[in-house]
Amino acid sequence: MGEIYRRTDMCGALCLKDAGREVVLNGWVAKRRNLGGLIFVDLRDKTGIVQVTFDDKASRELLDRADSLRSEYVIGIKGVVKERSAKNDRLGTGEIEVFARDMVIYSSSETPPIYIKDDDNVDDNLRLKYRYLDMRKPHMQRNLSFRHRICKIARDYFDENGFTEVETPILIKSTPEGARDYIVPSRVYQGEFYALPQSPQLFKQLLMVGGTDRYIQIAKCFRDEDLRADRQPEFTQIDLEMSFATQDDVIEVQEGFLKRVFKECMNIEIETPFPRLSWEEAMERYGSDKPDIRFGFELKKLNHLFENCEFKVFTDCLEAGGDIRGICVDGGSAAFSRKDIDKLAEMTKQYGAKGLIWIRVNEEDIISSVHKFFSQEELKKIALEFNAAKDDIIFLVSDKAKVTFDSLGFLRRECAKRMGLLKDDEYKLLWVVDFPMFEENDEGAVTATHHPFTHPKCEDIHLLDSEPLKVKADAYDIVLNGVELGGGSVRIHERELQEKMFKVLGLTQEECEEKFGFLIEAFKYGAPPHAGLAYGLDRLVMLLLGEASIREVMAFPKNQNAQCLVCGAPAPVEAVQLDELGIGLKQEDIRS
RNA sequence: GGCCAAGUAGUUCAGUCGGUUAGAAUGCCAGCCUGUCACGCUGGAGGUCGUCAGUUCGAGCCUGAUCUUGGUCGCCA
Repeated sequence: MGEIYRRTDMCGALCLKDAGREVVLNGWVAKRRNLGGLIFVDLRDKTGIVQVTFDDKASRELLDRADSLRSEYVIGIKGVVKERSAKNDRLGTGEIEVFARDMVIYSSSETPPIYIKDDDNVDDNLRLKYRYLDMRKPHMQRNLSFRHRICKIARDYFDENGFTEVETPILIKSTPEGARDYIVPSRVYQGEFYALPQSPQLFKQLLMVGGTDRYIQIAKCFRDEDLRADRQPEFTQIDLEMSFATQDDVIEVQEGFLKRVFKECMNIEIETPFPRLSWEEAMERYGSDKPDIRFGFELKKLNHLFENCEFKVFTDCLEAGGDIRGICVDGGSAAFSRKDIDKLAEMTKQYGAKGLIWIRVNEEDIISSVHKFFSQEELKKIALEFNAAKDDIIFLVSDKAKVTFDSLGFLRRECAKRMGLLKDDEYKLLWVVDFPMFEENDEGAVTATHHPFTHPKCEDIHLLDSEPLKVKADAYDIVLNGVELGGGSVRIHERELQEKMFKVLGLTQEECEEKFGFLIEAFKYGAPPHAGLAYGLDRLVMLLLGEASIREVMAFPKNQNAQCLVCGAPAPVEAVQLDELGIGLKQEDIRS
């Protein structure tokens, strides 16, 4: 083992004030420029890059070694900081350079398979395979340290507010509601399995019963579902629970937290309290339970205009109990060509919309894809409903309520995006509250919108038996620019109410006992009223950094097929290991 | 599982109507170069055009299948 230079400074931290100082730096060679007898090396560490200069005051031997440097060699430098004669204002340390007196080469490097530069555009899988190279990029280092800062603020802030960080178990029991569980076989009890937690939900509620009063955890969670740009199978929540707390209490504490995150991480003062929208209002106005309120284009229900119209598509839809809703995109007629509109119509199809009707408002007349069925008078009436002006375009969708919400909700955002209205330095936070307690799934069964531990609104409890779909819940989501940052609820702490909930959801006594018996049991012994919330940490970081993918804010994310390209997981295991677990595999199931 | 897009040099891409030896940039290697910072100049190496099959005198290009990847819908209590 050779000598390791004892570092005095970080590369990116050096500035004009340091001129004249002797410094010792360690880092990677980002770039070597040999001008013949004068060699520059850009030295990189996690804080940035500084130029190291080897000139004729260095020995021949040192110059030769400097000449032998290649990209990504790991070196140490002893040298003197000097003000530059030719400054580089594109480099943070561009006012100075370090004249090398001595150098140690710790490691050489083969030519890296990817460029280590922020503005490159390398295939995602190469980046993930060589993540340890990819993360040398300044923006990856920035993202990781930004993520760390948010975690630190969370720990500090919640600590100051009386929260205790508690770790909950990773090996738990499978409760196959909601997302698929990751399953871990037990060796000791063959044929039995642990599951990895989808969230610490039940355990944090037990912590409340256990008198922890206020709990926080930066918790790894696991869901075996398909991936998306903002969804990974293993992700991190900032998970919280408070005893003796109402919805307002939780919201107040969280607004304080987010205010601090924005102040300390973004240097932005955000106004509290955040606006609150009921779920119903969010859906009616924005077609989404996580609305982006940075722009308008609000939805309107137009059933009343079309009850006696000539257009069979509309009348049939209304008779079938569907709705006709629309949005008016200000300036959209001027912004979108016929081709653009066709594209938009095509895109709304994935949300179930069978067709997209457009109405262009011009100076004199109104042009529409359904002009055959409507007079100018009638079209003007529609335009009036939206207060539409020249150059605006109105889009209409008729279908089941859900389809109109989904497709128009998508459309308003897509139009805003195409018109450049989504400014990434604008942050609009809001709470969506009063979620419905239950939803009906395709088979007509009643399922919990949030989860079965959510407290129904007290005034709706009497509807649980008769009209469960009308019951609203004390559940709330925090939404930022159209992204759900987190969600939570007041929990049920009454054993009888919890049992009733399970019953409404169609769980038998045995199933309840089997799945959640331990929680019901705990509620027998004095459960405090409690409420909580969990943030998707990855999404929060991603949004604040303006990253398009959750992978940019995780050190070692999985690719879309849930593989870890760094280590090669998932992978087969030795037959011996399976034997120990009592697991046999069907040959045809094995991926070759 | 459905839909959309992509796959050509280490990397990012171009490749016209199916036609000579598949190009560029960057990176890499060698030489020259004392103020560069995307250093410059000269030269060089580097290709299973994802894979398989088909059409054709001839396929990077057309057809089919398949694999891989990204995005998305379903899914994500």
